[in-house]
Formats: sequence, structure tokens, C-alpha cells
Amino acid sequence: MVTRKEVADLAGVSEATVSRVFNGLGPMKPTTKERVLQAAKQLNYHPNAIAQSFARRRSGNLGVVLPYMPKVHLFSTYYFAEILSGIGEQVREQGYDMLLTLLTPEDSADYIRLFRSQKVDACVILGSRDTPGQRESLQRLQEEKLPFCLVNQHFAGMELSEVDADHVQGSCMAVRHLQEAGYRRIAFLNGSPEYSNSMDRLKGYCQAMNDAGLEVSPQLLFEGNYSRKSGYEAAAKLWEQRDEVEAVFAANDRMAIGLMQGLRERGWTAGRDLAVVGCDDSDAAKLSDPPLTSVSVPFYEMGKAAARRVLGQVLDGESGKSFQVKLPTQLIVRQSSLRNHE
Amino acid sequence: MVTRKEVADLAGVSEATVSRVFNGLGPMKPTTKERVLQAAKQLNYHPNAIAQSFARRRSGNLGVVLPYMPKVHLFSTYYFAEILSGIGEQVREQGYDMLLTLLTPEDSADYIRLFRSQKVDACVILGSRDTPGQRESLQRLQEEKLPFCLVNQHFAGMELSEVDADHVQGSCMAVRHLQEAGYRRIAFLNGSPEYSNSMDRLKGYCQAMNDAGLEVSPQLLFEGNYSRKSGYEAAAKLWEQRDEVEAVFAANDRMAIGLMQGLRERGWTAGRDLAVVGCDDSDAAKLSDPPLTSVSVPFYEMGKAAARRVLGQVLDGESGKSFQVKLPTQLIVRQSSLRNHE
DNA sequence: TTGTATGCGTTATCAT
DNA sequence: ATGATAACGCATACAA
Repeated sequence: MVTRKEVADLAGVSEATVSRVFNGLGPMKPTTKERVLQAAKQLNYHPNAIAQSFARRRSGNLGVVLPYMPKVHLFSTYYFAEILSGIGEQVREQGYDMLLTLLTPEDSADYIRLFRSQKVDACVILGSRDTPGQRESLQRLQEEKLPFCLVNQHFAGMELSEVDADHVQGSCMAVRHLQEAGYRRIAFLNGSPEYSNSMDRLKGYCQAMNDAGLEVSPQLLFEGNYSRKSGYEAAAKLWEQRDEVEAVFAANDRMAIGLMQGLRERGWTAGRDLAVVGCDDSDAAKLSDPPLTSVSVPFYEMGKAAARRVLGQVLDGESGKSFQVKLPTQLIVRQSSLRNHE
Repeated sequence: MVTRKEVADLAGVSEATVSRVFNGLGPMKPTTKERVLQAAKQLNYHPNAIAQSFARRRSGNLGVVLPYMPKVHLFSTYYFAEILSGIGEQVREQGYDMLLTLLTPEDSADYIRLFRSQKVDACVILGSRDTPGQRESLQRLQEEKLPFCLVNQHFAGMELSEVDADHVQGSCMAVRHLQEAGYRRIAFLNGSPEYSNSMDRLKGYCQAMNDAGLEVSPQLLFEGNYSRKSGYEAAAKLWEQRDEVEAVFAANDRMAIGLMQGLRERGWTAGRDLAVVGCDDSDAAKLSDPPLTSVSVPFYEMGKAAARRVLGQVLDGESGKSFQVKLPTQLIVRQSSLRNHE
């Protein structure tokens, strides 16, 4: 490995001067600069980033914590992919790299290790669940005033830095849309309540139902796990009480699509025999048959905003105060929720 | 920051002993070990990973190089997502983290910088294109004997380490499948020729056509850019010569689906009025209407294999010799390629 | 404008 | 079984 010293020797200057040249610091004679660059080029010198990180006590990496689930192809989950794309865009703009860490729920105490280890300057946490252990880990991060931020989730009563979407509003819109189309017996297929999104969507559903003077009957509530399969299975249960249901709002697109597939096998087509609305407005919503009405969530922007803010705290010395951002959602109407479209 | 020194002082031992305890090296008295761990816990000490990397000259990170394209939500691309998931699985098993870097084609000379900077111990390169600049950069990496590996692409005549899929075979199978279904006038919608996959698929298409004694007429060849939109646009061109075409093989699912959507607007349904086969067997293939017959590619396994091998070179001192792996593909038959399915 | 000197927190080698 | 100490490659405060 070529070091600064060798460059300094060849150029006939001190090591400090080489550093100055490479960091563009302080005034320097153009000829000296030229000599140094010349020597560096000749030796094929490249500063050692690890040594730089070590000396500067800054890594140039933004940590991204993802939940590890065996057998799950994590990156293929629409919202993770979109959030990561947004983070990627932002870190690129700031010359940072992304350090991805996959943590199981049991590893989660390791948030601290991530920072302590100095491998990252700031971090963004995705897909953590609301459990006592998680809350404790996050609380500790908070207490140590480390620059971190949650994306697409909210821990009630904790004042953590978060960039979330207004899932209550989105769900409310979705259900209202169904009501305006004339449906009254609207079921709700939710995901695991460990995610704040699920609770928010339930809240939005209830709110819209109540506002319309409709009862939230327990038999209208279904629960899956956000997989297509669980939506498919929900179709069976729903089928048993098909006379009581005119429409379904599902907490994500995958479940909505699984549901539609399950119903189709029984002869029911969404948009004709019942109305279906999903959440995420993923690519799948555009491709499904019929195209799925869905609540669009600005995941990309959320990832980008989260990265911008935590890096801002590090680089521009922005306030370390926790922040809460909540971006609006939007309803994209397609055929699955229209009456008699075919 | 709590350092080893403070722990040593509190435990009444030397710094070296603290290191030994934390690295589990050499023999040591259990009581000493206990005292050190106790002190560390009390002070909330965590070894500084940057300092460790610096001293060990090893980062514990696997670099992943991705192409940066403005406005493209990179991680949402099915095959990147799958490959990344596979890499993620493997690095987790080895206790490594993934360092993601987004490079534009112009940045590509920076492959070297990645290693020189010591931020990564090995790296995996995704989505690079076959251009003179790329070849030169990769050549240099090769010359420096740095442990790296390409995934899902092949640079003819270079003997680089690669984990690829047998796209020639996959395409050949797809076209044969169409031929066996009785189609003879089979069009091919390819993506950009800058990707080796595209060339491989063309080769497979031609091979199957020739084997069947069919002519590869230029008017049967279409080119898109792997986006759904480009498939949609291809539908218009294809429509003009609809009397000459019975079936279409598309180089990825997105284009195949765009094509089907474009044709449907003109009244043609895949699986009824013509047959369509895609590539990747992405989620979209299962969701589309009709479900899309597609060539399944083991992206996840490819990512995992690539990570395993480059990390093996680093950790287990495996041979640094370049390796070429080519995994088989599989044809998944669904309704889009069946005749008169509805 | 440039050089000198110190420190960053480890690992690893050599003593004891 | 444990301690002392020299690297590791750079940033940076201070001196010249």
C-alpha cells in the first residue's frame, strides 16, 4: 500500500503538505501542489479511507438498519425498496455510502454498537416493531443523543425522530372513497398490529366508518401478515360471510391482491362483485387484474427526507433535537373499487 | 467515548489484557477476565470498529457496487432486489455488513478507490454495462488481484470472476416452448445490448429458431430498454405487423407486461390472440393478467454465491483465481403462452 | 507557505 | 498469564 509518506518523500515535501494538497486546505504554492499531485499519480497513491475515518472520527457512512427475517427476500418488499432508493439518492448527493445491517429483533440492542463502533455517523432504522425490547433500545439511542431516525413508523409517546406517512388519513380516504361509491358494509383486512402502520390504518378505517355513521363490527375485521398468501387465505374466511360484505380495504397491496385471487377462484371479481382497495400503490397495483385502487405512500421521499435530516445533523451541525415528519398520502383510484366496471 | 484504557485502569490490568479478553485470545485467568468484563460493562465500553479495522487492515464490510441512474428507483428493480437479498443473507452469516455504493458510469474508475480506501474487504458489482471504460476499470481491478465478482453479467474474453445465469439456455427453452405450442412466427423483444444478458438472450432465441429450421427475420426483432413503458410502446410497432406474429418472447417481465397491456388496448389478449413469454419470473409475472409464462432466474442464489466466494477469498484464504459460475434457469409456464386458454 | 509533533484506539509482537 | 510498546495512515494544532 502506498502511503502519504512515500508521496511526501518523492515530492520532497512533508507529509502534512501532502495532506493539505489532498484536502485542499490552507494556502499553498501551486508548484508544490503540482509536485505532490505528480508524485501521487506516479505512485498511484490513494488516501486510506479507514485511516481517514479513524483520524477524523467520522466514517462517511450512513447506517441503514433492516430487520432480518430468514427466508424473506427483504429487498423485494416494495416499501423497503422504495425507501432505500430514496436514501440512496440522498447519500449520493452528500458523498456518503450506505452501510446496511440486518438485525434480528434479538440483535436490536446492537443499535448502540453500530454507533459505538463508529462504523456509521448517523443511521436510519426501518421496519422495527413496537415491542418493549425495541422501545428500550431506541430509548437508549435517544439518551445518548445519537443522530438516528425511524422511517415509516411511529412509537407513540416517545418523541423519537421519525419520518412517517399519514396512514390514518390515507386509510380514511380509502374507506370514504368506498362509502361514496355507495358501499356500506366495508371490511378491513389489516396486517400485524406490531407495526404502527397497522394501528394507524385501523384508526383511519374506524374514523371513516364512524363519520359515516357506520358500525365497526368485529366480523368486518380480518387480520393477515402483509403477505399475499395471507390475503389469499383471508378470502376463504371472507367468503363465508360474503352476504355481509360489499367491499374490502386491505392494509397493503399484496394482501389485497391475494384476496382478489382467492375470491376470483370462487367466481367473484373485484370491481364487479365487490370493491377492493389496497395500500402502498406498489407496482403490483398497476399490474393486477383488475388494476387495484390503492393508497399511495411517498416512500421514496420519506427515505430521502430521513437521510437528509440525519446527515444534516452530522454535517451541518443542525440541531440534534428530535423531529417528527408526517407526509401526506394520496388515493389512486383504479378499477378494483369501481362498481360494475366490466 | 469510552476507550480500552479506561477499562484497563478500572479493572487494574493493562490495555493488552483488555484486548485479549475482548478477542478471546491467549490463556487468561478467569478472574481477570471477569474483572475486565465487569469494568467494561460498568463503563459501557464498546470496541471502536474503525480503530479495529485500521489496526487489522480489514473492514468487515462487503462492498456492493450499484449503477446510479437518476430518477430510477434502483432497489425496486426485481433482480437487484433479489440479488441484494441473497448477498444480505450471506454477509449476515459471516458477520459482515454491506457497504452500498452508487456509481455512475463515469465514476466507474472508482472501483479501485473502493478497495484502496479499505472501506471494503471484497466487493460485488451489479449492473455494470459492457463499455470500453468499464472493461478498463475491471481490468485494473483484476490486475491488482482484488477480490471482486460480477453478478448476472459476463464480459466476453476477460476471465473475470462472475456468477451468471445461463440466459442462453433460458431463452432457448422459452422459444422452444412456444414452438412446441405450435407457434412459428415468434418475435423477440430485447433490452439494451449493452448488457450481456441481452446478448445471451438473443443468442438463445436465434439458436432455438435455427434449431427449428425457422428464419430469424429482422422484422421479428424489437428493442426496448427493459422498462414497462418500452414494452407498451413495442406493442404499437408489433401491431402494425400483427399478421406476421403469433408469439413474442420478451427479455424481461416488465416489457412483456407492458406489451400485453398495449395489445389489450387493441383488443388482443395474451394466451388467446397471441402467446407471450417473459424473463425473470418476477412477482409481476404471477400477478399479471393473464399470468405470465417466464424464465425463472435464481437471482437470490446468485447474489448469495457471489458474496460467499469473494468473502471466502478474504476470510478463508481461498484461491484468488478468478471463477466463473453459471447457474441454470427454469421455464415457468403460465397462461400467457397457452393457446386458447379462455 | 510549509514543517514538526502529537494523538486517534486498536492489534500484535516481544518481554517478563 | 500479563505488561510494555511499536506500528497502522492520517488530521491537525502549533511552530517556523
